Amino acid sequence: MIGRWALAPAEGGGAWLAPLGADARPAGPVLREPDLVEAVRARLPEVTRWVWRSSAELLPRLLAAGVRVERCYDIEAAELLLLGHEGRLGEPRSAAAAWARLRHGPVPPDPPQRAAEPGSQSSLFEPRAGADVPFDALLEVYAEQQRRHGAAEHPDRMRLLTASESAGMLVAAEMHGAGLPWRADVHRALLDELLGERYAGGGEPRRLAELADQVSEAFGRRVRPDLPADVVKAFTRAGFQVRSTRRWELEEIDHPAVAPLIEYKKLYRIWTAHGWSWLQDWVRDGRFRPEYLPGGTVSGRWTTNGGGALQIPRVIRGAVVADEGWRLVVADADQMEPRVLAAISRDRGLMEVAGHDDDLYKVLSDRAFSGDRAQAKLALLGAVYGQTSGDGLKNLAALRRRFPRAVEYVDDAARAGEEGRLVRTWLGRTSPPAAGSQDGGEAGIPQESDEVPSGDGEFTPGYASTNARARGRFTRNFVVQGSAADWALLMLAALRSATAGMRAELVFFQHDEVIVHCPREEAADVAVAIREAGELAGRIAFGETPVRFPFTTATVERYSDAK
DNA sequence: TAAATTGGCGCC
DNA sequence: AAAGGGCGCCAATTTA
Repeated sequence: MIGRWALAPAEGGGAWLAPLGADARPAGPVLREPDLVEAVRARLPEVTRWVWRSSAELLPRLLAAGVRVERCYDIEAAELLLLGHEGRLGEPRSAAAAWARLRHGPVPPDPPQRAAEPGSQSSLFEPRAGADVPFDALLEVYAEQQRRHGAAEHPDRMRLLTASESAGMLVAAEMHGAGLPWRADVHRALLDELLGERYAGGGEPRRLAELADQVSEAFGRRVRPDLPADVVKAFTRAGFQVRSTRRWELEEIDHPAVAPLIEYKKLYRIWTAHGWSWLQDWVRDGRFRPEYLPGGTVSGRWTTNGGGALQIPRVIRGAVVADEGWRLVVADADQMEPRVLAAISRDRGLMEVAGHDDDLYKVLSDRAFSGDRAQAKLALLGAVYGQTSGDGLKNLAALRRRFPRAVEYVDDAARAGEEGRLVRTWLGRTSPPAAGSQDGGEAGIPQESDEVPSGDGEFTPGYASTNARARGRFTRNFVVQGSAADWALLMLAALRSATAGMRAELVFFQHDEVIVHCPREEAADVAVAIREAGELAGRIAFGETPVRFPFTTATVERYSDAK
């Protein structure tokens, strides 16, 4: 059975195609057909995976024509992951570059990424000059990539990683196409309520102007609350030494300007980041369509380009409203990161704690923190984030006693980072080389020695430098955050398959949370599909494990009603 | 004048 | 409660 075909666009809307054999090489003649979309459509039943240079290049045409492929393999996404695994992150990842490396020719740099334009198709959906290669070269690059999977530390996991990253590309493009249902009228009503009406001429809205006046009044002189330097100066004059105007620092001060200042900052943020101009720029025809970038962060978390889609403030979420007769199924993975830590470290105690659907922090605190859930959560997150002070650190000892392998797992990752070594997620996504290391950073920039005291007052002989410790915190977090992203990607892929036969659409994804927009009658099935996708992702990623991956789901009409 | 950096805060 | 990981975005400020 040949279920795998390579595909590339040809001139005039046509396509190059070739069936691929088990050796990843053409199993038949290369075909040239006049219409790419029809070439794909005609083969939908038989082709289970399309191998192509770039999903961003092909998916818009296919989606616009209503063609939904089952699976794909994105050569340039895979190239980035393979380069990273090989410790060569930073080398160009285009197919043209990969081909040049194969031929030992001059390697072209990657074309620059453009920022997304509001309301338009995503910038990814424009052809990227200089990244393309002839079809036969593309086939060579693909075959070589398959060989490189075999050379990975865990070949099967690496195959899973590139496959799921490719699935993520499909989900991302489809979510962009579907869009998050967004009621501009509700958004405007929220803004009016929070910020007051706008003044003609584009100045700050009434509520902000009032708060700015209150701040000035409290200081007895004109102070602009949006200028940190101005605010610091004003507090200094008033006899309060502040190093910054960060909220937690201001909250320590007993001064009448503090309350209106904090309120101003909060509302100012809403106004500038998700106010009227955001609405104008990003919402069209009742949909918010951000451009999602799978693998946008080194750890594998997604980013978005334009619209700040992963930072939608809670107070604005009331504007996300399902269509008439439809619902939003909002699903949150419960305590995703500690569960993933249990699965990857195989710590017996933590696996046992994570082997229930119940609130993990509650179970943890009952076992090891005498019922104090907050303490338990703090200790665990502190271990994962590399906390250096505070209660989390204090409780680290208790955590280490109960869950030695879990703590060792992140400690090992931290040590690797401090020593300049690379770490990997469970599926093999690899941390970037430390800045300035051998060939990973900018050539010629001397690296601070890890053994040199850095004058931060905490240096102890034998300890790593400030930079090395920062690097250790990064790699410590990387293995957990990144492995959680591995799981989330598999979950998304499974959910996409499960909802393929429904009218339901995936419309939002944010690290450990997914929103599906569906007819009311489908909501219950969608909720089940999400839970099953979570468990399936756990089994596929981590094999046999007692760790459970439950979701909290809510079927709502408004996003803000979900929690 | 434009690009890069900084401070601050939103989300996970 | 304290301020430790990952991002994007905005406005202001600094640098080229």
